[in-house]
Amino acid sequence: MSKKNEFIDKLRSSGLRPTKQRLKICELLFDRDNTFHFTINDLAKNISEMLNEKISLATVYNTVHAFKYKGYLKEISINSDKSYFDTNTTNHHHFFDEDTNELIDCDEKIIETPKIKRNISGKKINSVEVLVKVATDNQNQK
Amino acid sequence: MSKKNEFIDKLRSSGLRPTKQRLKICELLFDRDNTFHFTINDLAKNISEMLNEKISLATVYNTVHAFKYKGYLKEISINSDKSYFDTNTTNHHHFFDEDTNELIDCDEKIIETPKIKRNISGKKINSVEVLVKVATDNQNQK
DNA sequence: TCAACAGTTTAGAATAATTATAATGTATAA
DNA sequence: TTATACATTATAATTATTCTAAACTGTTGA
Repeated sequence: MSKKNEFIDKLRSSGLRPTKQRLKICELLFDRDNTFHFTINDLAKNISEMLNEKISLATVYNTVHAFKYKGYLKEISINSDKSYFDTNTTNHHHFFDEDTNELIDCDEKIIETPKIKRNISGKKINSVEVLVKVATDNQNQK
Repeated sequence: MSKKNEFIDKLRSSGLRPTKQRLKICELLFDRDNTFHFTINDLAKNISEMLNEKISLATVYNTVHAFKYKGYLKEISINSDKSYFDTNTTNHHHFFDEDTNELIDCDEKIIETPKIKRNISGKKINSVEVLVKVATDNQNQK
């Protein structure tokens, strides 16, 4: 299947029509060798540069949230001032570098997924995520 | 030492003068049998009710952040729309109930702190936190 | 082909959390 | 007690996000 058809499928299965703007979003998010992290603002800026015309923030928010809902993207909360999204939707964990605000993926080879010995009764576990905050040695924690 | 003197100490060691407003914040946060979670807004509302007069949000923000910086409070990010703070500053983890938006403490007896097999070079680990998101069985993940 | 409709995009307004500002008030050290 | 440095407050500013309403576009069916 061509890349473009993949994108159209992703959009359709997320309940969205394939439009020029949305296909551009797909291209930026999914036409890559490696997964990556982004904020809505980053993404909107990149798209605007690629298209050489502005894309509305609302469109980016709507599309990203539809993908998140469908499971094509994960949202990660590190601090309250903004949301990060991750194109890596497999079970994995993160380092967060407090010096640079950089978010670094790491899989279970580096951080084992912890065992949950007892769960809240009547509830299903949706995700188990480990966040390791690091900073240079001579600094205090943010 | 009296409770009040404890509070004064906490404030002074955080670089803050003990004032009426700040002592009230201390009373609400630290004069309890059990730890708890709160948002800035909750806290400001509670203080206003207790004092029977309004406290400025700026004061609450400043004081809470000073306590956080000093390590008397922990900040927890679950979702991007607001910050939760935790008066439990020991190493522990959380369940987050996506049905009710409730945050539930749990210690290492329930969730083991995972081992970090390899760290980012030149960096110090400031914290290792596990967040388990749960919801009722018949619902999808938020 | 083309009209009609449902769904899209967009700019800009609205909202909400947080931070900054500047005037007034208060704890503290001398 | 008084001068000074720090606090509090109301309000404005900022930033992320969501909402709205008008203009636009792809698709369907006559």
